[in-house]
Amino acid sequence: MQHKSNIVDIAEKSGFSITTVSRVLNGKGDKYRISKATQQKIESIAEELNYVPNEFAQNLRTGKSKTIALIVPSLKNPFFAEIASVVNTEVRKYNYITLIGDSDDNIENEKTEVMHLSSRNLDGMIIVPCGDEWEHLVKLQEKGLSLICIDRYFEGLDLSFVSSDNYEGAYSASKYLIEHGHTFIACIQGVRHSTPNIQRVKGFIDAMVGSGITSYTVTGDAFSEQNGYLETKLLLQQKVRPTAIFAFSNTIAMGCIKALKEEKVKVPEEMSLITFDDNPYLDYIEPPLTCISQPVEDICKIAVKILFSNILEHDVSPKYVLLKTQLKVKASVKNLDHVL
Amino acid sequence: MQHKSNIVDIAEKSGFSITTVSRVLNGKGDKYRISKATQQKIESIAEELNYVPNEFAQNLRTGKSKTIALIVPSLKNPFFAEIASVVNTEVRKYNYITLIGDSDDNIENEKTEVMHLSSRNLDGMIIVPCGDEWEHLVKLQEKGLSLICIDRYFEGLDLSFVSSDNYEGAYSASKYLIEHGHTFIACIQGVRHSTPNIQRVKGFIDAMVGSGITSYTVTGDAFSEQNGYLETKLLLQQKVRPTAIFAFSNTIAMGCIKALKEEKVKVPEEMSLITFDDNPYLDYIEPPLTCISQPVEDICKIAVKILFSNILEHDVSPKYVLLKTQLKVKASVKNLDHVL
DNA sequence: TTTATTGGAACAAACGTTTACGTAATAATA
DNA sequence: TATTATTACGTAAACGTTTGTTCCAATAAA
Repeated sequence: MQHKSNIVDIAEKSGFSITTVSRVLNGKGDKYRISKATQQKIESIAEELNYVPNEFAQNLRTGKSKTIALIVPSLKNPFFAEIASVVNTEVRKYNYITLIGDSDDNIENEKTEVMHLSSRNLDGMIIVPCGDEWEHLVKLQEKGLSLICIDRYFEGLDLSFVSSDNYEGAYSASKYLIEHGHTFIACIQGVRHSTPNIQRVKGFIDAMVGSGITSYTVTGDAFSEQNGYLETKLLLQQKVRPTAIFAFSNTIAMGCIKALKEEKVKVPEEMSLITFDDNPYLDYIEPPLTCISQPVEDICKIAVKILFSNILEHDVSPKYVLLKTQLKVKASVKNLDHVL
Repeated sequence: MQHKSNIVDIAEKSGFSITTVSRVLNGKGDKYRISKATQQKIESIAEELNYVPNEFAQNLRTGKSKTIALIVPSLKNPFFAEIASVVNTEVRKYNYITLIGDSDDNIENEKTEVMHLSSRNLDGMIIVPCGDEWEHLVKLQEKGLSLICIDRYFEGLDLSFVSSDNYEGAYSASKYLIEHGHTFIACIQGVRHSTPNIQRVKGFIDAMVGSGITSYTVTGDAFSEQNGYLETKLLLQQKVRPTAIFAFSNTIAMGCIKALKEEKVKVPEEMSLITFDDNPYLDYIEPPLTCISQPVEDICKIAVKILFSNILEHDVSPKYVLLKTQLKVKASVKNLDHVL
């Protein structure tokens, strides 16, 4: 392993001081009136010696790590995997790096991850919180860390977030079911006290009530496949079955499908299904699932932008952004009006 | 933002020297015969001051970053997302952190990512290479970086790898098709000169030849959905269609399904399909796809283990590990023998 | 001639650790 | 008693940067 060159080597070889070398290599040559000749000489020597700055020394000196953290509930969930992917590439554009943490949708893990990652002198953090607690996040922010929530968030705090307009998304999905003649609809929700979930429930109920529909149910308590599975199983036990299920996440929808298959209930003939979240695999399911698609890419891009305006320009005023969702009609909802 | 405490603060408050504080906090108290009383005092003060070590100073001093990088072709692919997830948690157990890079299955991106990440003084790297080139990886290793390939790898190099036994996997999948009466089988391959692909082709052909089957084809050139789609489209154009398709990855299989749906070819009635890679969504596709499941979790765990035996114990002898795959029979292969 | 100004560059401290090498006091041994 | 070992801890350099301050020479202005 050959000697890794540093600015001292370059200083010696060029005959200039460490200071001058550092300034040139940081692009501050002109600012400090270093002559063009000197700049070129130093740059060519740096090139020649294959100089790579030691980020630790830089970070130690400047206190900036050029690192942000992203914490998601589960990398295995394609929805969050996409978030990770987009955030990663967006952050790279600023020449920063992303540390990814996985909370497994568990608040204790989330806290541990937050602690562990923030020991790395983060410049910022993007988090999809479990949805249960926010004190540890507020504390982090009070310590001076730039922080923003995506997808899941909290209301009434000075904590920026970017998410989908969950109310509107749920409302339009519900409306769609109603317009297709469904009058007994069950929705299977996720983490109950999480803001997106609350909004979705509100959207759902408002659509029901607004259309004068009284027979609806809201069950479930986790954005998990298991929750979708269990609740669907239970729904199918009822004497009077709903004609449609509204799953509040793709994972929940997977659980629904599993249960429906087991019980040999055909979609959409015997049960309609609509879900929040889009993902490529949804097209390959039979039938392709009609869904509320979230603008994941935009959410991430905007979040990164806000984060960096906070980090770089110290714009700390909290931003609350909700983006429109999109109803993607595929083939899992039956039109009951045409039946008879 | 309150002052972040450091060991100097602790030293002052406790009355002991920086050295002693450092030693205690590094768990070297006993080694350096620091009295229990002192240790406890220092530890409690550290606790009280909410001390978090500055990793940059540590890293600068020790030259170790406690950081490894993972480069995958695409985080959006659930197969690699799972790898990322497992590697991440395994690495965390060593108190190291994982930097994740995405090459988008493009060798130029891969090289850029490798360069960019290695400027962070990595202690090690785990990579799923694009499969095209290996010079840049060998160079990295020669510079002293601990490096290991997973999933895709190169033969004949001093470069450790952990992967599935692709030959055996492809062989057993092919055998399975043959045993179910298929005599005209098409396989859609991935990146041609990548070792796993070569092994899979070999396994496929050996199974064909070994069973005296002469009508088979091998087409395709990428582990992508598009490749699967296009090649399937082409296959369906042929006067004599194969009775089964063997897709060399889950992405390819998705493309196959898309094309088969478009052409209204029923699986498995009119076309059997078997694929490499398992993933949860495969169960929800209609019909559930029979597949060759790779032991992703084990691959990652072993890779991390080898990597750390390299980093921590300087065991640099290259390790070549191939793990057995598993045929998961679901419902996408028709038994032709029972037809008549 | 004296005083400013400016271009070009260097000095030296600081960031928060780790660690090779002490040292002083006491205990054990010869 | 003199020597050595052991216990318990400290000194100070080093890691590779960045940066506020200073310096010097040359030129311009007064």
